[in-house]
Amino acid sequence: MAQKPSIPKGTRDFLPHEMVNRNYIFDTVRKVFQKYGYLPIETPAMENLSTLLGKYGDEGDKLLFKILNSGDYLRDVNDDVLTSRDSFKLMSEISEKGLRYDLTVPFARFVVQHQNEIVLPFKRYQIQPVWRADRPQKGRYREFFQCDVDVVGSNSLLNEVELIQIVDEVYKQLNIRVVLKFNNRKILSGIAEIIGVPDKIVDITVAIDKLDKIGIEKVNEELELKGISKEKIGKLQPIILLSGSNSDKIEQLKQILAQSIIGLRGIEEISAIILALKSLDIVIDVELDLTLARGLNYYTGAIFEVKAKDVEIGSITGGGRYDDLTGVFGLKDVSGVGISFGADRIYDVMNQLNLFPLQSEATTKVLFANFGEKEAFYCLKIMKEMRNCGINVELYPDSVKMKKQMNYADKKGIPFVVMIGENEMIESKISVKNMITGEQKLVCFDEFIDLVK
RNA sequence: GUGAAUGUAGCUCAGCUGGUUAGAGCGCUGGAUUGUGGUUCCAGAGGUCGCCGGUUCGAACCCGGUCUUUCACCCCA
Repeated sequence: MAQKPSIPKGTRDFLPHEMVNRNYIFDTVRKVFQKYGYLPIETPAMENLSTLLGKYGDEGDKLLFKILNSGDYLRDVNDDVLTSRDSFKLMSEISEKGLRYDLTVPFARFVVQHQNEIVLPFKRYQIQPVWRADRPQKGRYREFFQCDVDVVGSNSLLNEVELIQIVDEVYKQLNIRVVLKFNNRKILSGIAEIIGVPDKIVDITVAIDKLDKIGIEKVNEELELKGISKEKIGKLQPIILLSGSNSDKIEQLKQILAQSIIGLRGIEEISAIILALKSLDIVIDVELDLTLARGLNYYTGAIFEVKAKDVEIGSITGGGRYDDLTGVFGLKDVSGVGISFGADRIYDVMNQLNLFPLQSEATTKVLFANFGEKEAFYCLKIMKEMRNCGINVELYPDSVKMKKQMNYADKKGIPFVVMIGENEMIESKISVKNMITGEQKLVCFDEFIDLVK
């Protein structure tokens, strides 16, 4: 046997039945996005590396897929660089493009580039694949689809509220039980300010995040390991152990952060959001979680993350507010807030929980059996009329045994098979077999249309 | 990037302490049924046991390397 073909690590093919379900997810989020007034855009799969590099931290730079320059790309590289064995240096010489890592950074670039063609506040949605050179594992792929909704050019917290409504509606429609965890970067900054370690906020949140897994003592050990003094760890304890309802937590935080202006601003923001949500009948759980520290590279205000309650798979949606989204591309003071639905993880969740509605893969309603050239031409005329009536029909392309043609219809889930042989042609009738009941009838064209419609 | 596990027919897997010709179920092809699928019965095709090397009289099985897939950590959707 020939060498088996394969596809790159972390990528996947999708069979028709999988695509039916994937499209169900895409269609659902798209419809919800549109309901709230978002418009679609697309950006290229590849961006200039200068657009991508430095936006996701050192870790992110490593996970970028780089594209080799075309042609004889080594010709003009100077020998020092070639022999230096410095991948980073060489990379900038031989690669100037990369595959996009997310949809947010390309979107920021897009906004700057097309600022005169769009109206602010600009609400857009974007459903496209992104690529990360991560090591694949459960729920993690190297090529996956994100469904982003963002609004740029508005500071209003109503946008955050709207995004939460969207999350609520999407998961309500998909029938997935989720919890939306949120936090605010300003509160995290406030905490760091109070403790007196403004540069350690990432370490602190990462450590606190492990509370459930490893317990308070290990968390404190880890904090100490990160170079935070015992005294400061002591100050952190009430924050780590914060519990109760969202409003309980907010009350306690107000006390703790009383001396931090930025911290209090964060509290005001989340209080305003929670207040607005109260009157909106949000179904999903919304929970303030101080250990949420995702994407600290650019988030400045709200941070969101959604987890499925019934499947262990990491977050299926995430996002937040970035006050200076477009700043790196030269457009100052444009704030953005957005979230991203991870379609592939949502698929995995729904698949595991059997949440996909029964949808027929078959787009064909009627298969016309092929009895030979003469009969086939006769069928084509009938089929044309049916297609004009909006009925999906197909003719078996080869004049082979009935068994084979029936089998094809069965496997494809086609509900009706039409057989028109010599007798039917003479009588101007049609033999229709219902593949579900097994019942077969000899009828005239009008009856047939009624039967099949 | 770090640490583990895995790889046998198209698919899911069995294969004893190393022993001749590597098996099953499902699927596939053909037939029972030349105008009838999904059920049943009969027959058949299909494998350089991931790849390379080593140990051995002898390797699917033991050893080394390599690749693949999966899982955990880091990070993330």
